[in-house]
Amino acid sequence: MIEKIKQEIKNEIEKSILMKYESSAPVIVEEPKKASQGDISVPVFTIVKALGKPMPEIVSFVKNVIEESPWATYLEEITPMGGFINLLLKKSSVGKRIVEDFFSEEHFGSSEIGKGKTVCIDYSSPNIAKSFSIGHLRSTIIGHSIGNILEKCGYKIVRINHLGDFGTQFGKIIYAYLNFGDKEAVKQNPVEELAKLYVEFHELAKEQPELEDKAREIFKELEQNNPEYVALWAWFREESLKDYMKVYNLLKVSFDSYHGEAFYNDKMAAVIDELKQKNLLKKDQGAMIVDLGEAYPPALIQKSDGSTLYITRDLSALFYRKNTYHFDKVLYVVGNEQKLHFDQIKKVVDLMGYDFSDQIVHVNFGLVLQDGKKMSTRKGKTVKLEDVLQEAINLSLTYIEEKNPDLENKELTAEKIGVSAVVFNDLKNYRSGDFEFNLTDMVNFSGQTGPYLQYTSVRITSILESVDYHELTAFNPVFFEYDPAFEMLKQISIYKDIIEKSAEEYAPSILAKYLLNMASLFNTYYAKEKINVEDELERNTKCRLIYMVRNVLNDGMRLLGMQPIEKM
RNA sequence: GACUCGGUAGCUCAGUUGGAUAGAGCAACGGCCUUCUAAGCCGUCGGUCGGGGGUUCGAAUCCCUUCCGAGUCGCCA
Repeated sequence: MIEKIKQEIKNEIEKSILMKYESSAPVIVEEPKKASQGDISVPVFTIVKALGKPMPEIVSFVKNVIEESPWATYLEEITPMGGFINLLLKKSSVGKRIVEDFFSEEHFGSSEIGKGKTVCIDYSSPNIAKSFSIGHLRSTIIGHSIGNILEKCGYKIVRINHLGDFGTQFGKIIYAYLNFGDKEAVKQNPVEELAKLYVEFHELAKEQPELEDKAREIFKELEQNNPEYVALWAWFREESLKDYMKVYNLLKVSFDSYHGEAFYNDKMAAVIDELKQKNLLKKDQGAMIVDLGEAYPPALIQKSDGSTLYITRDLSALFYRKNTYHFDKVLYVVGNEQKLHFDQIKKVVDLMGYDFSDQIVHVNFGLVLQDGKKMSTRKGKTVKLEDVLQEAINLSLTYIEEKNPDLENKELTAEKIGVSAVVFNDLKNYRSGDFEFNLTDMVNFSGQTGPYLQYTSVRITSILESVDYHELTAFNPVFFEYDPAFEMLKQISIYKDIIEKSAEEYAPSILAKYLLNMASLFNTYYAKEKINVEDELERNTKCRLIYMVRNVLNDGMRLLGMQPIEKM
């Protein structure tokens, strides 16, 4: 409703300028920074400049246009201040419309910008035989949330876990296992043992560089279906997946496809052939490359021993997805450090003569640093995700024991709060920034955190239950005249716009920041206003308002991949 | 060395199609629980928007330059 009023006023002004001055001028309709400056503001500088007319003339002209427009019925005051024209909304009539809009929609905030379109999202994608790290947590929760948000916008989503289950790393692990692995230990504790072997391999390879060649040799044979290696590969993969499922169950994350890199083993020859046919492949230093010109280093498609590389498999996967799902967009939720890789893929797709490289989006995110540096699996320098989640859950349980020891289902509630805290801590900041790993921050429960949102929602639920609120009771918008109440209504009215913006920018942080603001508005309101009052009409109006707030909070949390609760 | 991304309060970050006095949270300090959950609320303190030029009515935002940090740069993924 608010956005609509802004847009319509903008249209009216643009139209009138065209009619009167027979020329167009850029019109800005925005929200002022200070609440004291009104609800909507129109800076006229741009118009003055474009038309070359004196400021007072334009100010009175624009003011007049707004006064005459049909939307003036929603305006309380129109106040020119310097080069700005500030508008104050009529709180009760605008508030009434916002409430009506909210209850007329089946799923408030849903958008149709993605109707009929399909988006593939490649995310999580842990590397088999390595423990699930914080880095993969980022991909998992960012990807999952973007999927939810796009789904709310009407897109059909294909969630793909592109498992890192192939490549030279398998040569290394198989070599390590066969030469110094302990079968029983691996059976007992598969992922941990395999990760240990991987680290040991790299330590040994420092002294004996020829091991790298051995590993490449083994991988080449694995690629050619050596039965012994394939059996080990399958075993490692299965055990690792079992381990990852624990994390996915905690996070409530699931996928439509678990096709990893190995799935494309028999599909790469076709891509290589096509590249050959199109004369893009050339031999260089024994390997096969695609020359990408001045701007980028060449793409290495095939190693000198004939085995394939990451980009080869990614190209196969790309074409497979295009042909299978007919996507309108394919998102890769992968770290910043792979930017070049995706730039190269797009370039190769262009050179092959396809026109969909602009549908490929690298949804990049920042590194999780330790002591200011990238964590390294090879050196065994990673933090295990499970430990972090468990820490958050434990802390959450401690809080419950302290604050609400009689709560039912304490463990389950603690789990939801703890996991949601970790999820929110990641999503509240724009994804591309690096951040230093800090357990204290991740399990912090006060201020701009997941538990703050949970707590706010629970408070509202508690009130609604205590007054036994029903949606359809009568309300009186006169109670929306109170500023903190109207601020919440304004926020509610832009929920859909926030969702759309988050979707367009693949940025859950926009939604996260919005939810924090909404929760803060409620808590301010709650501290000042008694909701469960004697007067029935007043009580029902207030309940209707906080009911909307609670539903937006819960829906937003759900989109972020958090788990809303009723009590805590 | 080249390219990419970043530098805003002590810390973590919002804010960039150029707009009014640059905003939150944490930390510190001071208040608020006989009344709907204090995981909360209110207040105080805290800023050369990395530095220097430029564009203009107006720059954290755009351009140039420079410093600092991280990442990437053919046989890993």
